[in-house]
Amino acid sequence: MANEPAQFDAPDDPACYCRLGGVMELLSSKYAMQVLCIVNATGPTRFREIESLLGDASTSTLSARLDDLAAADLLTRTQYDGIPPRVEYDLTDDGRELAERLGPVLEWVGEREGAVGES
Amino acid sequence: MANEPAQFDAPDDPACYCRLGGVMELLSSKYAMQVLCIVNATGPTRFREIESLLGDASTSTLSARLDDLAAADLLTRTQYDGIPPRVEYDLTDDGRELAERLGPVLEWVGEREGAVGES
DNA sequence: CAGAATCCATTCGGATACTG
DNA sequence: CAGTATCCGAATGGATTCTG
Repeated sequence: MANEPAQFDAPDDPACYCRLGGVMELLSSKYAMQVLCIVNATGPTRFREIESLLGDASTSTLSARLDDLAAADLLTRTQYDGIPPRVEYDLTDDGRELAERLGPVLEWVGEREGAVGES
Repeated sequence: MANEPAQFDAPDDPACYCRLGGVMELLSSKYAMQVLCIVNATGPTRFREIESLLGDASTSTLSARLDDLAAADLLTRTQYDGIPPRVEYDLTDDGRELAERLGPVLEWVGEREGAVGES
């Protein structure tokens, strides 16, 4: 079983991995995939919480990313008026489906980094 | 069961989705994820084949991406001398593991685009 | 065929300062 | 707290040309 080919249901038409439209470019922008997975892990999440988890993202970049993800209907933005202001981001159904598929990718990346970069 | 939370084994520490090092930036560069999935679907693949599947990638960009992926030990590059020259790219074990996790993501993106953008 | 090299427009993302 | 607005340097990716 060590030499069995991949067991997942990959389509045999490789062309399905091309021509994927603007969503791939969105996912390729900085922190996009991380944001989706973070919100999936924490549920409704506030701006500062995401920012502090990412650690090194500037407010302008994170703000842009959240806008992009909301515009793509992957995130919702809910504003609770009051002092102090409070805004929560959550996943749409589409966003959750995507985040669930991204999870294994980021987790694998994290394990690989952790296993290699032990300096 | 429609209201059950995500069933995959997401770690409950959202911080694991941050600090992922350079691999995420590589995946965020243009065509990187597609290339991995294409090669996973087709097996050892030649430069022009990848190029023609992608359709709109310039040779310089694709070349850079293949270099990056090989440098990250996700792809191998095998050169068969002769006329005409022939080079094949294939996945390393790490590359295959990653590609298998990326497959569902790209497939979902493809279905979503196809289902929505029918104009 | 498979690229390397060069040049360049565009974009992206970070820093900073300011608003409600 | 949760951003927006502005500015700017770095990096990216495309077009083109040339090579083995």
